[in-house]
Amino acid sequence: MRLSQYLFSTSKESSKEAEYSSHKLMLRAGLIKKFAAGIYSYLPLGYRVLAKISSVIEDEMDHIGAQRLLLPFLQPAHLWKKSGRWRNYGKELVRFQDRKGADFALGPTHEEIITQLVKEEISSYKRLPLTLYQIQTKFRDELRPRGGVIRAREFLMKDAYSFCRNKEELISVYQKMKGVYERIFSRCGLNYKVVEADTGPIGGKVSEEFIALASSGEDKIVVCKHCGYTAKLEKAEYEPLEEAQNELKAMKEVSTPNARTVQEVSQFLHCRPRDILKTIFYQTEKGLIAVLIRGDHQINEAKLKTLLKVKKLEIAGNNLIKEEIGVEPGFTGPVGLDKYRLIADNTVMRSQNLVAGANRKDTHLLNVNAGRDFQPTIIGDIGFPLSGDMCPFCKSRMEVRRGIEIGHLFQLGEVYSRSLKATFLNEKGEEDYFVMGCYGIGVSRLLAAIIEQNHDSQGVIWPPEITPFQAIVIPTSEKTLKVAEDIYQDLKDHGVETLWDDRDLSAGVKFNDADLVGIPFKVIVGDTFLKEDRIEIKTRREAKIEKVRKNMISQRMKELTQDAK
RNA sequence: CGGGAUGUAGCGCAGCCUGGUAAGCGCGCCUGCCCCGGGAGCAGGAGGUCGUGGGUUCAAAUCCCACCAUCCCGACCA
Repeated sequence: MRLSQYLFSTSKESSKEAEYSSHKLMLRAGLIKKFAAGIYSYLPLGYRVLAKISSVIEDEMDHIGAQRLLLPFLQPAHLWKKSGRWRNYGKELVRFQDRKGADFALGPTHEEIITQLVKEEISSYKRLPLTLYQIQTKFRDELRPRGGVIRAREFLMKDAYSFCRNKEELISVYQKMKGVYERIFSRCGLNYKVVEADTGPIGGKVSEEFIALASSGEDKIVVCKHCGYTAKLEKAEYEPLEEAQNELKAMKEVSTPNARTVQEVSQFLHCRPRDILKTIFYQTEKGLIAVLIRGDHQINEAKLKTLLKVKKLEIAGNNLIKEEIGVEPGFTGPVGLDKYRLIADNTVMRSQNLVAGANRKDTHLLNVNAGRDFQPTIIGDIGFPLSGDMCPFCKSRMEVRRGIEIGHLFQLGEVYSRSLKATFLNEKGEEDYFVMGCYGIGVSRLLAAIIEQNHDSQGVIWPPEITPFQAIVIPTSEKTLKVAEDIYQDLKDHGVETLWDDRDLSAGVKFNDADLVGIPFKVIVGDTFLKEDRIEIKTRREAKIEKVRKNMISQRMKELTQDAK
């Protein structure tokens, strides 16, 4: 492709809208263009990467016999009404009516459609297991799109669905799919972790996420470097760091005027946040409870709900607390609160001589100790881990990392086949519900994740399998333009995906653009050619230069691109 | 949906406080010359409903009100 004729523009500055380096680089390199919040066009260069990723996906999915198809983006509402999600999905599901007044939705996911399709097509166990997938635009009217294509409203997704005879077959397909995902993400040049995850509104029981490590990611995970344990923060088990055993000191009242928050109290008393005991009140259907956790940790309400076996769990309002306890939040503590259920986090039990509210205005207690000064009703893990907390399995210190969710696996079971009455006949001639799994990859989001992990101060560094072009031929002046064209033709003829920078610009501009866009090999036709009759090949990632004779270029480039893969 | 911020040329910004001088700068774009190994130089040029609507005023990019859009934090989220 001649660059002068390619829809291609780079800029030195990125829009002020971009916060993440991947977003900035995608805009600067001219991969995408925004039209509304979370709505993007993929320009030719960006689209080439999407196409490359798609073909890696297709290649790997093919290995396990998954079949590609294309389902409608516009979905009739009646299937959604049957599954119950017409009401339950929330405002992310865009609903509208056609000219006849029939309800439709823009597809945010395709369980209903595919289940209906398979229900109509498959009636015998002999045709199972069956795995189908598509790569298609999804629309979710997100509350807050962010990070460019990291969380867009319209985005490209690969979604696969498996239909099995029974649970065992589902588990076997699921495991194969997990292997496929691992190979896809590795080929895309990604550093990722597999973590246990919640199933959310999709439903089902078992679920794992693939998280690409990135400081700009929205998801937090804990990683144990020692034994490899990884989990989403909200699901993570952990043990608080063991404190040195201190002698229990006598409890003592101190005046703490206007010091309410953990930060204020720790500053006022010159202690660490972890020396403070937080008391948070929740209203439940079983009455008001007090939840106790160490000052440096946060309460995980999902864990708390499970531990208490309650449905309703709401932070108690200031007025209610004042009425019940007789003091405003900030000065509450567990001592003397025996008539309420006291739920203590493990962190509280592992610490001695904590600072807690005295249930009196502007007053705290020093040296409060669980077991001696108050008796917790229930003790358990109800917090989020912090970096430095211990792995539940090997007791090593764990780290909290951020990442971008790039893939998600679900064992759905019979959730959709039951609601849509999708059955097949088993060996005994009886009707069974399909046992389903579904498996997603955020294809457009992968672009951002890959760039997050593969860039430097100059720009993007594309991994070899998904680079939009493998090489760019750069003549450094008019004198070498013709030779450059010959080389470009030669490379093209030999199947090397090549750009030819025929623009009338200074060499520096061309080098910088090539680096910004991240082309793995620059083929430079300049002084070295004029003086030494050699062409330079310079690599993007390592900036290594080798000099090659003109007639050897295509052969050498073929070798280099093969090696890179 | 709560908190914070921003809307002036394709992009990045100044002007606004203190209304009138003035629609201005840099990048990019077009023409010509000159350059050509890491974002050159000179000369000329095109490009604007100052987010939208209303109000105040002799006069509004500038002051006031409402709305819209966008971004960030949070909540939310296959």
